[in-house]
Amino acid sequence: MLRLTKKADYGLMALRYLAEQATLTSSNPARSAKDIAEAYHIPPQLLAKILQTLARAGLLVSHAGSTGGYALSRAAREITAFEVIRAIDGPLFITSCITIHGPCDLVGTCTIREPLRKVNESIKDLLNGILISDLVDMTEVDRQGAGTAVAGGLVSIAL
Amino acid sequence: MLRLTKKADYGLMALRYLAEQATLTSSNPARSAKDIAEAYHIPPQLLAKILQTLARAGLLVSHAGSTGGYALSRAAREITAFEVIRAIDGPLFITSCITIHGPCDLVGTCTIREPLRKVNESIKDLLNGILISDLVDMTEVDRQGAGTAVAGGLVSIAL
DNA sequence: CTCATACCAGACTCATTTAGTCGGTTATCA
DNA sequence: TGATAACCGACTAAATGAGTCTGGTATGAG
Repeated sequence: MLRLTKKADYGLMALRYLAEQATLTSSNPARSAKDIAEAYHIPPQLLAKILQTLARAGLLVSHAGSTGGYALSRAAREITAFEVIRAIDGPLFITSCITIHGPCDLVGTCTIREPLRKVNESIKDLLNGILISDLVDMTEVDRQGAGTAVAGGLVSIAL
Repeated sequence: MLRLTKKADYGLMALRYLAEQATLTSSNPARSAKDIAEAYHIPPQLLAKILQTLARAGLLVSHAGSTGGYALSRAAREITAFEVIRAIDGPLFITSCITIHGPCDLVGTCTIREPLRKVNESIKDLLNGILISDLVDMTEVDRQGAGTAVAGGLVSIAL
C-alpha cells in the first residue's frame, strides 16, 4: 500500500506547527506536546512519544518544567521531510527484499531488487527536497486561495 | 515504513519472468503459476492468487488446461510497474490522511495533506515510468557487469 | 521548598494488515 | 476421461501499527 504511518503524519504536522509558531512569536518558541496535540486533535500521549523520538534524533530540542516544551533544533528550511519520516518510521524500504536484516532469502533469484532500489533512492531524494518551511508556505498559499505559486524546488529523478 | 508488500514484489517478478520467456520462446509463451513459483521459490498457492488478481486486472491472460498458464496481455514495454502494484496492493496512498473512505477525521486541522498528495503523485509518476521491459533490460545489464547503461526515462517532479 | 508542569522510557493491549494455507469448483487438452 | 491448471472464498497465524498505562526525572513558578 506504500503509505506513511500515522506517527510520521503526526510528526510532520507537529514540526510544521513548531515552525509556524517560531515565526509568530519572538521570545519563547517552545510548545508542549499537550498544546500541539490539542491543536490537531491527536492523542496526547502518542504525540508525546513521537516528539520524544524526534528529540532523540536531534530534530527537536526539549526542555522540561513549567515553561518547557519542544522547539525546532534548526531552522525550518534546514529540516527535510525525509529526516522526520526516517526518524519516526525508520529506514525507508520500498521493497521487502531489502530489510534491516540484509537481503531476503530470495537472494540470487530475486530479479527486481536493483530497479526497485533505484526507485527507493528516487523517493528518498524526493522527500529530501521537501523542507518543513515548504509545508508552512504551502498552507499559506492554500489559505489565500491562489494555487498558482509553486513552493519548493524541482527534483529530477534519473532511473 | 513505506514499503511494497511481498505480493507486489512477487507480482513484479512474475511479470518480468513472463516478459523474458516471451522473448525466448516463439510459440507458446504461457507459463503455469507452479512453474513461476518454483523458479523463484515463492509459495505456489500464494503466487497463484496474485496471478489471478493480475489476470482480473487485465494485465495477464490466462488459459486453463494442460497446456495452459499465464501470459502478458500486452507487450512488456506497455505495462508499467505502477499498474502492477496498483492491481495488487490497491490504490497508492502515501499519507494515511487520504484513505479509501475519503478524508480522515482531521479534515480542517490536517495541514500537510496537500504537500503529501503531491509527493504521492510524484511517486506515481515515477512508478509509471518503469516498464516491465526495463526490468528485463536491467537484469541483462547487471549480468554483463556493465552498470553504465541507464534504462528508463527521466521523471521530473515539480512540487 | 515544594508542587504543578512537562519531558522521559518502556511495557503493554487492541486492531489492522500481511502472508500464507486449505478445500472445493470449473475449464481444457492429450 | 483423467491429468493439469486456472478460479474462488474462507480461514489462520504472524507481524505491524495505533494507542494506553505506569512510573519515573527535570525545572521553574509561587
